[in-house]
Amino acid sequence: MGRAPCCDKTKVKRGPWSPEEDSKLRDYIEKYGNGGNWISLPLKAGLRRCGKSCRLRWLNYLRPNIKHGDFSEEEDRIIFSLFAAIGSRWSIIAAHLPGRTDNDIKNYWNTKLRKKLLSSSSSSSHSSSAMASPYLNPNSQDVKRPLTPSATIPFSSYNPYAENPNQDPTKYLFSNINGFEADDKQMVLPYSNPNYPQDLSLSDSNISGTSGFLLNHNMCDHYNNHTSFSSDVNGKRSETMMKQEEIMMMMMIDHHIDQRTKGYSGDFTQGYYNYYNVPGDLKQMISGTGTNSNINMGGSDSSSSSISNLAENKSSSSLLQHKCLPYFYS
DNA sequence: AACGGTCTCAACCGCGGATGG
DNA sequence: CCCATCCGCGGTTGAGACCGT
Repeated sequence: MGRAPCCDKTKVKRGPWSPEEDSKLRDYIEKYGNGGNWISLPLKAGLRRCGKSCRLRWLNYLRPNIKHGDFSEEEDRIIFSLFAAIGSRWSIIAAHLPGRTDNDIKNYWNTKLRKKLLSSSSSSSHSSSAMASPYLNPNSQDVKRPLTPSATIPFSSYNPYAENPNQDPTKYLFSNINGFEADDKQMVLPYSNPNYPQDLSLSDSNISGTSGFLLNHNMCDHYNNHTSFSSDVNGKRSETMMKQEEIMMMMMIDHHIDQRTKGYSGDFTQGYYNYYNVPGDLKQMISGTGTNSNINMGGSDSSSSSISNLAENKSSSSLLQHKCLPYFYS
C-alpha cells in the first residue's frame, strides 16, 4: 500500500497556473505569509489547488527576486564546480546562486549543461569555457594556479603519456607521496588549504590496494559506493555511461584541486589518477574484484591493485590517466 | 504551410526526514 | 518509542514552443 495522497486529486485544479490564481496566491502570501502550513493555505487563499502545488508555484515563480532567463558564464562555472563536489543537490547549489531556484538549475543542467559537458569531452578541438581549467590541460607539466581560470584552454581527459607512461617526465615525482622525496631529489610537498579540511588519506578509507594519495570525502564515497557508478537497469555500462562517469570523475578531481590550491599561487607539479573504466556488466565487475570500485588511485604504478588487474585483463577497458592532485616544490 | 521531431521548463510525483502529539 | 502529518527535495512528465524538412 502506498502513501496517502496529500490532497484529493479530484477536487483540486492541476496544470498551469492562471494569472488570477497567481495573483490570489501572491496577495495572500504577501499579506499573511504561508502561516507555516502549505496544506491549509489554498483553502484560506481561496484557491482550488493542492498545498504542494502552491508552495512550488511560490518558490519557483512568484517569490520576489527570482531571476529568470539565461545563466551567466560565472553561474555555469559555479554549477559545474558544485555539481562536481556534491552532485545533484540542487537546493544546495541554488543557495549559492541568488535568485535561481533549484528547479531552474536542475532543468538547466539536464537540458543544457550536461550536453555542454558531453560535447566538450567528446572533442578536444572544441573548448567549453565553463569547464576549461588548467588542471585539465594534459600538456601542462608544471602549471601556476591562475587567479581566475583561463577560459580558453581546451578540455581533454586524456594524458599524452597514456600510451607509454614510462616516458612521462612527471611520473617518478609521485613514487612516494607520503615520503615527499621524488626521484629527481626535489622535495615535493602536498599543499593543504586550511579552509578545505576535506582531505583524507586513502589509507583511512577502505579502498584496498591503494595508498598514499589524498582524496576528499566525496571522491572516496564515490569509489566506495558502487551504486554511484552509472549503469542501466540491468547493471550494464554503455559507452555513454562510461563517458559520463569519466566526466564526473574529472569534475570531482578538478574541484578538489581547485579547493586544495586556493590561496596558493606558487609553482606546483601534478600527479595522476589512473582510472580504469570498464564497460559491460557492473555486477560482474564488482563481484569479480571483491571491491566496490573499479578505480585505482596510486600513481603510475598500479601493479599491486586487483582492480587494475581486472581492468587490464579486459581488452575493452580504457585507461585514462588524468593530471591531478597538485604537489608543490618546497 | 504542414508536419514531425526535438527541446524547454513548469508542474507533478513520491520518497525520506523532521516534527509534534 | 510510535505514528501521523507536513515539508523539502530530486527525479520525471508532458504541454507548448521551436526548428528543420
